[in-house]
Amino acid sequence: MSPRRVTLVDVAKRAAVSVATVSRALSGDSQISEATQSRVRRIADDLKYVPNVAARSLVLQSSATFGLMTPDVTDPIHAQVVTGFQQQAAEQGYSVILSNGFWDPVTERRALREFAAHRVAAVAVMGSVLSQAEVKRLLSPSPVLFIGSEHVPPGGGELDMARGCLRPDDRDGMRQVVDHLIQRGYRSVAYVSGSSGATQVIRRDALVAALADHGRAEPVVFSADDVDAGGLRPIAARIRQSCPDAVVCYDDKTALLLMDELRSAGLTVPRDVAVVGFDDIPFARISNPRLTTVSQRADDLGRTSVDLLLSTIERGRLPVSQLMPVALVVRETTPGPFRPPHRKDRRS
Amino acid sequence: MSPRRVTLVDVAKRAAVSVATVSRALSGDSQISEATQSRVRRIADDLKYVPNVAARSLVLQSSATFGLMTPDVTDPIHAQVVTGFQQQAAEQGYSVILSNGFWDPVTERRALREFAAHRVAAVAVMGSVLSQAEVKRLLSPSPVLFIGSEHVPPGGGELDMARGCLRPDDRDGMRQVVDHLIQRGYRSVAYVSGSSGATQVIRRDALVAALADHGRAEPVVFSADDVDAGGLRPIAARIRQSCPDAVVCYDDKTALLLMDELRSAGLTVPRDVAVVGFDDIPFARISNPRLTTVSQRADDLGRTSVDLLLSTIERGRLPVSQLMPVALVVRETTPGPFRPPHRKDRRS
DNA sequence: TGCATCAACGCAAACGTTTGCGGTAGAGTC
DNA sequence: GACTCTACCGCAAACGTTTGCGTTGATGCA
Repeated sequence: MSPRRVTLVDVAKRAAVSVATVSRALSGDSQISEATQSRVRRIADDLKYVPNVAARSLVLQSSATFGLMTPDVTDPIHAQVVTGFQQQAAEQGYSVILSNGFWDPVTERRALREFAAHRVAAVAVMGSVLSQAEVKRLLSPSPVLFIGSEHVPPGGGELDMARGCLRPDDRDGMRQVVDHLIQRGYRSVAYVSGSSGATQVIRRDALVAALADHGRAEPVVFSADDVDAGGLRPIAARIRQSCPDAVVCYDDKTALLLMDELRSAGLTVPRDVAVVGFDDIPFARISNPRLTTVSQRADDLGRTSVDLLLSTIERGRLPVSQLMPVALVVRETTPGPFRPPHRKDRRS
Repeated sequence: MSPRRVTLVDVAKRAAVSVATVSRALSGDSQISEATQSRVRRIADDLKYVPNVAARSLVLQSSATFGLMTPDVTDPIHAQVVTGFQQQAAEQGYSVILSNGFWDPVTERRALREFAAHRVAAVAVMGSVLSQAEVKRLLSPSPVLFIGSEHVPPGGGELDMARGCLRPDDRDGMRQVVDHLIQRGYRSVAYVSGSSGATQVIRRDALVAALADHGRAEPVVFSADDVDAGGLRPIAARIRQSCPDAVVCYDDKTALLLMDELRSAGLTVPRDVAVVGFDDIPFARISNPRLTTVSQRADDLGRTSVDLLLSTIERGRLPVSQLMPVALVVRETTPGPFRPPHRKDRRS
């Protein structure tokens, strides 16, 4: 069926040189004369020679491949990171094997073992239910970089800095959010998140801290069981009762979903309540009303991850941790508290 | 630095058998006794042996890996297909190498060559500026499956059925849209799309045909230069002038983006104009107003692609083409034309 | 005892690269 | 003409698997 693919031997025969020479010529080795180099290259092109990475990585003991595990590419913020990561990797001559972990330990372990089997040069993990230790153990000796705040040990604060973690500056983001909210005159704020994951806790703590810095009270905290499956509905109802001025969500997806539920509950944003997100996914820009949120340049995050991994590989050091800058984007969901002419009726 | 990874030889030594036996034992070969099989397996586990896929694919002449090229995973519909694809592939023991083509010929060719270098078992392409012929040539002899309508030759209609293409039933989708629109009493309809790509043309033709079936006139067609970069703004303005009852967009992203521009232009959906999308991305469900659209089960599309590829590999046949069923989801953007009590004023 | 049979396992080749080291031919030097 | 030197290039080992075929020892049967 398949007419056998063309190998170095074929090129060597055709060029009347040895395979060693062909290999060196194609890699631009200076101990091969310019003349033979170009001749070999031409012949390789003619024959449509494509190197076999399996053979190469067998002798090199590592492949020009990154493993990338994300909880779910369907999440827009993850998709952006993945895109940036893949793009930068490609530019540096690396392939990327993608796996979705789905927050399932079995799936995740399988994915990581898969990476190990491929002898990937390095791997990036964007969220996992496994412990950092287990992840590293499964992947050892490949370097691992944790992308995003999902891996910061609870309460650990900034202590993860030595562990190889690249994440947005949640603390600064929340500070900007609170500054903005206060400057616009909002008083009571609530916090809405899902029920699992470290990011939600980190951002909550950051919000609490930022509020405290301004001498404000702690926010009311709502956490939904399953955000994607209507878990925000009861929360919308409770928001309707407790009437906070503003609710900041742990990410844009939650914010957008919540806005939908608020609408169903008869509240209109931002008249009845302000909403703030985090991430600045593409749809935050065109939601109705358009969402005020914290932009974290997710594609840059992906690209920077590759750079970090690359320098780790080349210089043989452990991956260093790093915080990505973040910026508030003010849009329509936080115009300042609504002051109606005569009455303040929230029950539409 | 790295203490050399454990190989079959290590396991063999420890188990006091040959590498051949270890290999066979781990693969469950029946010519190895049950006793040694379990013993070898235990030792392999103890030693944390991880097979080297490079060595394996070198002798097997193909790796348990799929190549998946998408124009841009950032697009929600693509992300869904990718997720389904990766998930199903993993369940069948395959890895997937992901590449973004970005509609750039150079990037795309590099991605495909990368797949070829990896000796992938098969590849799926979700959109490309390259010709089908070139794609297949670059990948030969690996089977290629084209996912989505992006590869149907212009005007080719259903003639691509022999070429290995899995795509949603655009024609039926548009038929359902038109049925619904007419049943709700809409009369004049417009069509909005971007400026490049085959899907836009296919769906336009499908819309035209469906309208013709009902004896309706051709829709007014608007196509934007760069949908993502404000290209829809002038189109929103022209819609404001020409006042169609309903505008159907070639996909949800365009629809959502257009709704945003319509809002900026002072039109309110669906009072001033109805909007219909295509794809049913997650955000269509929670847009404000919620978008009427055609659902195409994108994750199933990805999963089915893997199944198709797998049967192609195993049975050695060419990939067959297939049409995925599609279903209209009626939401809030098409309630029927607005009949105001006394006047019909569209200029807010 | 002699022979065939059979289960269980080992030998070694092959897959396509990379690379250290050795070889060769031509030019230059005395 | 013998020598060294340099520029180019070839030999062959090694990377970790898989698998066809050969080998071994035990068992069955006459």
